[in-house]
Amino acid sequence: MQYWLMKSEPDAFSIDDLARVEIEPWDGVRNYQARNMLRDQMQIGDQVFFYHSNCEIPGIVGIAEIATTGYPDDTAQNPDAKYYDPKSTAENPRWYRVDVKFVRKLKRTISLNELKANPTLTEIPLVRKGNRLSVMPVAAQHWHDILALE
DNA sequence: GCCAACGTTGGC
DNA sequence: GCCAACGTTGGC
Repeated sequence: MQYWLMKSEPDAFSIDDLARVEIEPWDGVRNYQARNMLRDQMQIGDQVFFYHSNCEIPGIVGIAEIATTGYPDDTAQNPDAKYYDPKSTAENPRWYRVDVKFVRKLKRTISLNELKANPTLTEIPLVRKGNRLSVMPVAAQHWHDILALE
């Protein structure tokens, strides 16, 4: 079992949205590094920190879990979709997604500021300068360290 | 809204 | 294969 962190802009899709729909296909990822994790590494039952980005208080707001392994993101083949990619075809899909299932909200937001300030967490990709990946792995130890802050 | 830090694209 | 130009992310 592995741990992950996935970013979402709450204006577009928040933890409350996930709580309401229960399961959501995590589509629209158009970055190869993130794609490889979705396609090759995620397993059903993996635990996910749900992170709010681009908002007043960026931070971890909830927990989700991976509900499917990676499968083709066919929104890439829809010309009307926001993340349409004409180079992705049904025969040779370029982009993948997984389904993500709501587990629970955290009792409070563990803010990015707080994560940055924590000396045991200086290694996590999230707090490193300039890291814009929307999906990233979290080491088991860091998962527990972060949850202990809740 | 600004802008630093990236990733991608495409000319050469 | 290099690299400048461009687009995007996301904190602030």
